[in-house]
Amino acid sequence: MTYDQHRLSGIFAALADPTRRGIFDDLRTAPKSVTELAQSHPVSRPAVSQHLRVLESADLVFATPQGSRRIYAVRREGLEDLRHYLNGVWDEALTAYAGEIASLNKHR
Amino acid sequence: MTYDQHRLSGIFAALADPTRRGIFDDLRTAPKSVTELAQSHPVSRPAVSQHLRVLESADLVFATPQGSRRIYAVRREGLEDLRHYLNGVWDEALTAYAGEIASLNKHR
DNA sequence: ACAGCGCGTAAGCTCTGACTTACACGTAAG
DNA sequence: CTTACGTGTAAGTCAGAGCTTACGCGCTGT
Repeated sequence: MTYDQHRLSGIFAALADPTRRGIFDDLRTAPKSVTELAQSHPVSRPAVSQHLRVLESADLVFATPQGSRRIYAVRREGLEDLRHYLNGVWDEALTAYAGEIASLNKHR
Repeated sequence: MTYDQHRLSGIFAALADPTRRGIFDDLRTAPKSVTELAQSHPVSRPAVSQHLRVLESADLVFATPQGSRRIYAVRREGLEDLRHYLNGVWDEALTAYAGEIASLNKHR
Protein backbone atom coordinates (compact mmCIF):
# COMPACT_ATOMS: atom_id res chain seq x y z
CA MET A 1 0.00 0.00 0.00
CA THR A 2 2.72 2.42 1.00
CA TYR A 3 4.66 1.42 -2.05
CA ASP A 4 1.81 2.37 -4.31
CA GLN A 5 1.71 5.67 -2.49
CA HIS A 6 5.28 6.24 -3.59
CA ARG A 7 4.41 5.40 -7.17
CA LEU A 8 1.46 7.75 -7.02
CA SER A 9 3.64 10.58 -5.77
CA GLY A 10 5.99 9.92 -8.67
CA ILE A 11 3.18 10.18 -11.18
CA PHE A 12 1.73 13.33 -9.66
CA ALA A 13 5.15 14.97 -9.39
CA ALA A 14 6.03 14.00 -12.94
CA LEU A 15 2.91 15.63 -14.35
CA ALA A 16 2.98 18.64 -12.06
CA ASP A 17 5.66 20.51 -13.96
CA PRO A 18 4.14 22.36 -16.96
CA THR A 19 7.12 21.82 -19.24
CA ARG A 20 7.28 18.14 -18.45
CA ARG A 21 3.55 17.63 -18.87
CA GLY A 22 3.87 19.54 -22.14
CA ILE A 23 6.43 17.02 -23.33
CA PHE A 24 4.20 14.18 -22.21
CA ASP A 25 1.23 15.69 -24.03
CA ASP A 26 3.42 16.14 -27.07
CA LEU A 27 4.24 12.46 -27.05
CA ARG A 28 0.56 11.61 -26.81
CA THR A 29 0.22 12.72 -30.42
CA ALA A 30 3.05 10.58 -31.75
CA PRO A 31 6.39 9.10 -30.63
CA LYS A 32 9.30 11.48 -31.09
CA SER A 33 13.06 11.77 -30.65
CA VAL A 34 14.75 13.93 -28.05
CA THR A 35 15.93 16.70 -30.40
CA GLU A 36 12.53 16.70 -32.03
CA LEU A 37 10.96 17.33 -28.64
CA ALA A 38 13.53 19.97 -27.76
CA GLN A 39 12.57 21.97 -30.84
CA SER A 40 8.92 22.14 -29.77
CA HIS A 41 9.60 23.25 -26.21
CA PRO A 42 11.38 26.31 -24.83
CA VAL A 43 14.13 24.44 -22.99
CA SER A 44 17.49 23.02 -23.90
CA ARG A 45 17.93 19.48 -25.14
CA PRO A 46 19.55 18.19 -21.93
CA ALA A 47 16.60 19.58 -20.01
CA VAL A 48 14.33 17.50 -22.22
CA SER A 49 16.46 14.44 -21.53
CA GLN A 50 16.08 15.03 -17.80
CA HIS A 51 12.34 15.45 -18.09
CA LEU A 52 12.13 12.23 -20.05
CA ARG A 53 14.13 10.52 -17.33
CA VAL A 54 11.55 11.59 -14.76
CA LEU A 55 8.66 10.50 -16.96
CA GLU A 56 10.36 7.18 -17.59
CA SER A 57 10.95 6.63 -13.87
CA ALA A 58 7.24 7.18 -13.33
CA ASP A 59 6.49 4.57 -16.01
CA LEU A 60 4.69 7.19 -18.08
CA VAL A 61 7.05 6.88 -21.04
CA PHE A 62 9.45 4.42 -22.60
CA ALA A 63 12.30 4.69 -25.10
CA THR A 64 12.96 2.66 -28.24
CA PRO A 65 16.53 2.99 -29.56
CA GLN A 66 16.48 3.47 -33.31
CA GLY A 67 19.94 3.89 -34.73
CA SER A 68 21.67 6.60 -32.81
CA ARG A 69 18.35 8.15 -31.83
CA ARG A 70 16.00 7.21 -29.03
CA ILE A 71 12.32 7.40 -29.82
CA TYR A 72 10.16 8.09 -26.80
CA ALA A 73 6.51 7.12 -26.57
CA VAL A 74 3.83 7.30 -23.90
CA ARG A 75 2.90 4.32 -21.77
CA ARG A 76 -0.75 4.61 -20.95
CA GLU A 77 -0.73 1.74 -18.45
CA GLY A 78 1.49 3.95 -16.31
CA LEU A 79 -1.57 5.99 -15.49
CA GLU A 80 -3.57 3.10 -14.10
CA ASP A 81 -2.63 3.78 -10.50
CA LEU A 82 -3.70 7.37 -10.97
CA ARG A 83 -7.00 6.23 -12.41
CA HIS A 84 -7.55 3.86 -9.50
CA TYR A 85 -6.87 6.67 -7.08
CA LEU A 86 -9.29 8.98 -8.85
CA ASN A 87 -11.98 6.33 -8.83
CA GLY A 88 -11.35 5.72 -5.16
CA VAL A 89 -11.90 9.37 -4.34
CA TRP A 90 -15.15 9.49 -6.21
CA ASP A 91 -17.06 6.43 -5.17
CA GLU A 92 -15.97 6.32 -1.53
CA ALA A 93 -18.82 6.41 0.93
CA LEU A 94 -20.53 9.14 -1.02
CA THR A 95 -23.84 9.12 0.79
CA ALA A 96 -22.43 9.02 4.31
CA TYR A 97 -20.13 11.87 3.51
CA ALA A 98 -22.88 13.97 1.97
CA GLY A 99 -24.82 13.51 5.18
CA GLU A 100 -21.99 14.91 7.25
CA ILE A 101 -21.67 17.93 5.02
CA ALA A 102 -25.36 18.61 5.25
CA SER A 103 -25.42 18.52 9.03
CA LEU A 104 -22.31 20.67 9.08
CA ASN A 105 -23.91 23.39 7.00
CA LYS A 106 -27.05 23.18 9.05
CA HIS A 107 -25.22 23.90 12.29
CA ARG A 108 -23.31 26.92 11.09
CA MET B 1 -7.03 26.08 -22.60
CA THR B 2 -3.80 27.40 -21.19
CA TYR B 3 -5.65 28.49 -18.08
CA ASP B 4 -6.89 24.97 -17.51
CA GLN B 5 -3.30 23.86 -17.88
CA HIS B 6 -2.43 26.07 -14.95
CA ARG B 7 -5.23 24.61 -12.89
CA LEU B 8 -4.09 21.12 -13.79
CA SER B 9 -0.56 21.88 -12.66
CA GLY B 10 -1.97 23.11 -9.38
CA ILE B 11 -3.89 19.90 -8.83
CA PHE B 12 -0.96 17.67 -9.73
CA ALA B 13 1.43 19.69 -7.58
CA ALA B 14 -0.98 19.69 -4.65
CA LEU B 15 -1.31 15.92 -4.68
CA ALA B 16 2.34 15.22 -5.42
CA ASP B 17 3.56 15.80 -1.88
CA PRO B 18 3.00 12.67 0.26
CA THR B 19 2.19 14.56 3.45
CA ARG B 20 -0.28 16.81 1.67
CA ARG B 21 -1.96 13.93 -0.14
CA GLY B 22 -2.10 12.16 3.22
CA ILE B 23 -4.02 15.09 4.64
CA PHE B 24 -6.31 15.09 1.64
CA ASP B 25 -6.90 11.36 1.99
CA ASP B 26 -7.57 11.89 5.66
CA LEU B 27 -10.27 14.42 4.84
CA ARG B 28 -11.83 11.96 2.41
CA THR B 29 -12.98 9.97 5.43
CA ALA B 30 -14.61 12.87 7.21
CA PRO B 31 -14.26 16.64 7.63
CA LYS B 32 -11.78 17.62 10.32
CA SER B 33 -10.28 20.62 12.07
CA VAL B 34 -6.67 21.74 11.69
CA THR B 35 -5.40 20.54 15.06
CA GLU B 36 -7.22 17.29 14.54
CA LEU B 37 -5.36 16.83 11.28
CA ALA B 38 -2.05 17.86 12.85
CA GLN B 39 -2.38 15.07 15.40
CA SER B 40 -2.70 12.41 12.72
CA HIS B 41 0.29 13.56 10.67
CA PRO B 42 3.97 13.89 11.57
CA VAL B 43 4.24 17.62 10.96
CA SER B 44 3.56 20.75 12.98
CA ARG B 45 0.18 22.46 13.00
CA PRO B 46 1.34 25.46 10.93
CA ALA B 47 2.66 23.03 8.33
CA VAL B 48 -0.82 21.51 8.13
CA SER B 49 -2.28 24.99 7.68
CA GLN B 50 0.07 25.61 4.79
CA HIS B 51 -0.80 22.31 3.16
CA LEU B 52 -4.47 23.13 3.51
CA ARG B 53 -3.85 26.46 1.84
CA VAL B 54 -2.32 24.72 -1.15
CA LEU B 55 -5.17 22.24 -1.32
CA GLU B 56 -7.67 25.07 -1.06
CA SER B 57 -5.95 27.02 -3.83
CA ALA B 58 -6.27 23.96 -6.02
CA ASP B 59 -9.99 23.78 -5.21
CA LEU B 60 -9.53 20.36 -3.67
CA VAL B 61 -10.69 21.42 -0.23
CA PHE B 62 -12.81 24.08 1.44
CA ALA B 63 -13.14 25.41 4.96
CA THR B 64 -16.24 25.94 7.06
CA PRO B 65 -15.71 28.20 10.09
CA GLN B 66 -17.37 26.68 13.10
CA GLY B 67 -16.87 28.77 16.21
CA SER B 68 -13.18 29.43 16.58
CA ARG B 69 -12.36 26.31 14.59
CA ARG B 70 -12.21 25.81 10.86
CA ILE B 71 -13.52 22.52 9.57
CA TYR B 72 -11.94 21.42 6.32
CA ALA B 73 -13.62 19.08 3.87
CA VAL B 74 -12.78 17.72 0.43
CA ARG B 75 -14.29 19.15 -2.70
CA ARG B 76 -14.63 16.37 -5.20
CA GLU B 77 -15.61 18.63 -8.09
CA GLY B 78 -12.07 20.01 -7.84
CA LEU B 79 -10.87 16.78 -9.40
CA GLU B 80 -12.99 17.09 -12.51
CA ASP B 81 -10.28 18.72 -14.58
CA LEU B 82 -7.96 15.91 -13.60
CA ARG B 83 -10.56 13.36 -14.61
CA HIS B 84 -11.04 15.06 -17.96
CA TYR B 85 -7.31 15.02 -18.55
CA LEU B 86 -7.09 11.34 -17.68
CA ASN B 87 -9.93 10.51 -20.02
CA GLY B 88 -8.29 12.56 -22.75
CA VAL B 89 -5.10 10.57 -22.47
CA TRP B 90 -6.89 7.31 -22.73
CA ASP B 91 -9.31 7.67 -25.61
CA GLU B 92 -7.18 9.87 -27.83
CA ALA B 93 -6.68 8.47 -31.29
CA LEU B 94 -5.94 5.06 -29.87
CA THR B 95 -5.96 3.13 -33.12
CA ALA B 96 -3.80 5.56 -35.07
CA TYR B 97 -1.30 5.61 -32.26
CA ALA B 98 -1.21 1.85 -32.00
CA GLY B 99 -0.44 1.74 -35.69
CA GLU B 100 2.58 3.97 -35.27
CA ILE B 101 3.93 1.86 -32.46
CA ALA B 102 3.53 -1.28 -34.52
CA SER B 103 5.44 0.12 -37.49
CA LEU B 104 8.08 1.45 -35.14
CA ASN B 105 8.75 -1.94 -33.62
CA LYS B 106 8.78 -3.49 -37.05
CA HIS B 107 11.51 -1.18 -38.35
CA ARG B 108 13.89 -1.59 -35.46
C1' DA C 1 -13.01 40.86 31.69
C1' DC C 2 -9.45 37.84 31.30
C1' DA C 3 -7.04 33.40 30.57
C1' DG C 4 -6.74 30.00 27.07
C1' DC C 5 -7.72 27.53 22.87
C1' DG C 6 -7.60 27.37 17.61
C1' DC C 7 -5.86 29.14 13.77
C1' DG C 8 -3.30 31.89 10.26
C1' DT C 9 0.86 34.21 8.96
C1' DA C 10 5.69 35.98 9.05
C1' DA C 11 10.56 34.92 9.14
C1' DG C 12 14.09 31.93 8.41
C1' DC C 13 16.47 27.52 7.24
C1' DT C 14 17.42 23.66 4.32
C1' DC C 15 16.85 20.72 0.61
C1' DT C 16 15.04 19.60 -3.74
C1' DG C 17 14.21 20.50 -8.57
C1' DA C 18 14.46 22.76 -13.05
C1' DC C 19 17.68 24.77 -15.90
C1' DT C 20 22.09 25.87 -18.07
C1' DT C 21 26.83 24.85 -20.24
C1' DA C 22 30.48 21.54 -20.88
C1' DC C 23 31.87 16.98 -21.65
C1' DA C 24 31.90 11.92 -23.22
C1' DC C 25 30.48 8.25 -26.05
C1' DG C 26 28.11 5.45 -29.53
C1' DT C 27 26.18 5.63 -34.26
C1' DA C 28 26.01 7.33 -39.01
C1' DA C 29 27.91 9.12 -43.06
C1' DG C 30 31.46 11.13 -46.08
C1' DC D 1 39.02 6.79 -40.61
C1' DT D 2 37.38 10.93 -39.63
C1' DT D 3 33.74 14.12 -39.22
C1' DA D 4 29.29 15.14 -37.69
C1' DC D 5 25.02 13.84 -35.34
C1' DG D 6 22.11 12.29 -31.34
C1' DT D 7 22.05 11.47 -26.79
C1' DG D 8 23.08 10.88 -21.77
C1' DT D 9 25.47 12.63 -17.81
C1' DA D 10 28.28 15.79 -14.68
C1' DA D 11 28.71 20.18 -12.47
C1' DG D 12 26.96 24.36 -10.97
C1' DT D 13 23.36 28.02 -10.39
C1' DC D 14 18.98 29.81 -8.85
C1' DA D 15 14.29 29.82 -7.42
C1' DG D 16 10.85 27.62 -4.81
C1' DA D 17 8.82 24.17 -1.66
C1' DG D 18 8.39 22.16 2.89
C1' DC D 19 9.39 22.59 7.48
C1' DT D 20 10.17 24.87 11.94
C1' DT D 21 9.59 28.47 15.75
C1' DA D 22 7.61 32.87 17.02
C1' DC D 23 3.97 35.91 16.92
C1' DG D 24 -0.82 38.04 16.59
C1' DC D 25 -5.67 37.83 16.61
C1' DG D 26 -10.49 36.25 17.11
C1' DC D 27 -13.48 33.15 19.63
C1' DT D 28 -14.57 30.48 24.05
C1' DG D 29 -15.58 29.87 28.60
C1' DT D 30 -15.20 30.70 33.50
